[in-house]
Amino acid sequence: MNISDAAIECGLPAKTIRYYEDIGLVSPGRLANGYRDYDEDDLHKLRFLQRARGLGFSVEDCRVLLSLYEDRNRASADVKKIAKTHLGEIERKIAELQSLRDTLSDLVQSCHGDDRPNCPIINDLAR
Amino acid sequence: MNISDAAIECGLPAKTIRYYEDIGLVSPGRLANGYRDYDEDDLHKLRFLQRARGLGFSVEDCRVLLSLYEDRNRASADVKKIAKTHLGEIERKIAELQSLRDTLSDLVQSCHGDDRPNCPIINDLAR
DNA sequence: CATAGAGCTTCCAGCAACTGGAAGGTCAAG
DNA sequence: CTTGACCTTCCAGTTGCTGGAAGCTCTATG
Repeated sequence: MNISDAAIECGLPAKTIRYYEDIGLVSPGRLANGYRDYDEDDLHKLRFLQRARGLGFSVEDCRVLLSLYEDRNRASADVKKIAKTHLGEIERKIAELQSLRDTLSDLVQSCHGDDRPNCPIINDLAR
Repeated sequence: MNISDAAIECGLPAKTIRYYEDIGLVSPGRLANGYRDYDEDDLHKLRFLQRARGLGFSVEDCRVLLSLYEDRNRASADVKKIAKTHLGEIERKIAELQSLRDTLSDLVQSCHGDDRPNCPIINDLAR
């Protein structure tokens, strides 16, 4: 299967698939003409990556997860650890954004938003 | 005032302050020896940037906000619009992360995390 | 006055994770 | 045989810094 069909199959842009090959994540075979040729195994990995990236795992996390995916002797603890760490990061990020949102929301509420220059948002930034 | 004192004053690393000059945000005067020389006006702008960045505004937003800050004839509506847009982005991001968190949290909960290979997290990614 | 060390300068490279585009080879259809 | 849609590689750009090298300047000390 060529790259554009693989792209449709796994839901990743062809550019991204080539990039994943560049960084050693999924290396398909090649046809005589030099074209990439994806088999089912490659497609599984690409779909796996698409989902893991969709869950916000970093590419480096994905690399490890992919190797665990392929490791029939993996310990589920290893997978869980990565996921828990990632979950913690997401939770921290949420808290940070919520705090930003609260501040910003107050500021936006307090600004008249008319054609006069007085602006609590600017005042706050300049405080 | 030299750059390292300015850095202490505004809470930004010297590297960042130089970067902001590179991209045309705050350009201090120069002493005869070529050293940057920050006056109160520069410091105000740097503090403004530090706060605006801290609220998550992009550097390009900051550029506009800074020009509004300096514009005595600004319309507060212009400021409010930028802030509202940013607020919307933050809210979208929060929603996205919350959805990720929920999914990931379920997966983590369901994984035994022992030394056996069976792992609902991997199963989900490979589904 | 010489020198050591801190601080300043510029410039270049790299991070994450792609994305866009140029230049050129290949293939299927008409 | 040509057209157009593929494919290939490679290079540059994105965001917002950050680290480091090479080299100049200033200050304090012996």
